[in-house]
Amino acid sequence: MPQADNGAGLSQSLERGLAILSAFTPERPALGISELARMLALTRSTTHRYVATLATLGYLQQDDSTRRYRLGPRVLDLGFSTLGSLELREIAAPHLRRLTDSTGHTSNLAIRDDTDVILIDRVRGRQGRYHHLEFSLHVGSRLPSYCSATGKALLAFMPRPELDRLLDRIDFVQRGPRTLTDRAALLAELENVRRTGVAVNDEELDSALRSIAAPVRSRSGEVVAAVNVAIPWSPVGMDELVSEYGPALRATARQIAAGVI
Amino acid sequence: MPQADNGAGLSQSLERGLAILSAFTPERPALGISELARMLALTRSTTHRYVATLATLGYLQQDDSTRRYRLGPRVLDLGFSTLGSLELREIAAPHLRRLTDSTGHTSNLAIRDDTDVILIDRVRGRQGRYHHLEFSLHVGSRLPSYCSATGKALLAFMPRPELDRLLDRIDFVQRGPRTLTDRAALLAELENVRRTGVAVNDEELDSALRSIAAPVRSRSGEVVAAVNVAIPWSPVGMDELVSEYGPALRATARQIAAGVI
DNA sequence: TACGGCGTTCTAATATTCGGAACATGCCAC
DNA sequence: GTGGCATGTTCCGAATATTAGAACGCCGTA
Repeated sequence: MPQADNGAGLSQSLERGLAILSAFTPERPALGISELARMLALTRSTTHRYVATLATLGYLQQDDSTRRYRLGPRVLDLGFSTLGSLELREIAAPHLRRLTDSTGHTSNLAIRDDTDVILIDRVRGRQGRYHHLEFSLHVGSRLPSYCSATGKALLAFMPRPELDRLLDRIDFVQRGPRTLTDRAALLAELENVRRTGVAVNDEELDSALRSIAAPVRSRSGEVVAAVNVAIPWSPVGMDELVSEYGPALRATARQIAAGVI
Repeated sequence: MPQADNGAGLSQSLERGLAILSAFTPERPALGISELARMLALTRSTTHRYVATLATLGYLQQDDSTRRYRLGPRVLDLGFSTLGSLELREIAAPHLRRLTDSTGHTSNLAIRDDTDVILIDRVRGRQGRYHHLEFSLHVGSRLPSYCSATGKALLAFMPRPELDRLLDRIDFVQRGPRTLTDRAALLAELENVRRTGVAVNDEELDSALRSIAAPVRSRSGEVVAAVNVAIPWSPVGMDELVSEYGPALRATARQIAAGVI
């Protein structure tokens, strides 16, 4: 059966094997061969061969009783060698901690991956309030950039043509009471970010969730990351919070940038 | 060129592709095609095809200036969906936090992967002392089980034949001033663990590093994880520390076990 | 200018992978 | 019980996806 060409000379087996690994999520932590085969439109025998390979390498584990498979510990190694490879993270760590110590609030370091941001470091503040979403965030979490402070800080300084192509791919979904749900509103907001050097998230991702972020620049001036502090809800206006936390954030971002080789 | 059979019907391409991903470490975060090809004894063209596949899928990123490759953000997703899939981690989280709050010390939840333990959750205590190794540990870290408290807690209750096979694979390296450097000493120590229900690490992994751990059992009675607290060095004797922290650890382990479905 | 190394592309040959068929097992309804 | 259905697993011939060599363009250095 001649198969459609994948495009350029890509490895079908590798692609399929990784698709199998990606099929496991916290919501579906255990999957059987037939289940996987249906999901990926493969035959059971082919699926079994990939799964057997992944299992012998330690990337999957078979449950003795149900005969289904789940992710194995080897997969963790992959993820954490990624984190360890990010020198930015090491440079930023002490500055993040200082930011949290001085403000009392949770701070994060985030990078952009296409239309998302990914938290690559996180220092939890005193767990005063208990915001469900905030609490569930952890290193490795993905958030849409259009409705997060770090995301806006990362988008604001992109070259315009690249930004336009990226915005085309964004699906503006209302996630909080004040989410910016169209491109024009986001663009206007990004203009504010460029003017003030600080990005805010005022209940755009979830209600009662606010945050302020600043971009981190590399030696060459490119924005490579963003730092933020999450601010528990209070009746204080956003402008006031920006005056209160903005300087510390900009300072932290500057200090991190100074350490980047 | 007929190639040696890998064993059973395993997927060569998948195996090689994953070997490429594994070749990236925090020490060697960026690798070129030729470099990878030499490491894995492959031709450059074959290596390139795998790398191109991994790059288009987002698992690798190419550095524009050096043309070398580094791990991409997609790899993080894999690792963290593993963590998210561990329901044990979610169950244990609040109990770990309580343990750290009440003792003031860093606590960990660990599972075993063959001869290693892997930290799957970690709550940092007040950073009073600054122990270099302790500080560098994080979720995802691997430690040898023979010289860690969690490791001994996890080994102690293994069925004897399985334990014997595992011990054969252990290389007893002196890592701290009191490392148990032979099998007999470790076996004797595991007997203590079974008797007291608590495992200790008294400068066996590194100097000035002590820790106490307790095993966590599943519904069926099997030991599936271990909790520990790291204890900053003090002139107090280990026995005294066990009396001080042992009950809280056993209680925490019991509470976690009670939550396991 | 010649050289060696690099990442990359192309291609013919074939080893590796594919998928249908068949087996053993466990589960459920009847 | 018993038949049916779904599962994980194994086998094997067919052929596709993969392989490795050669060649390209590029970049440094000698």
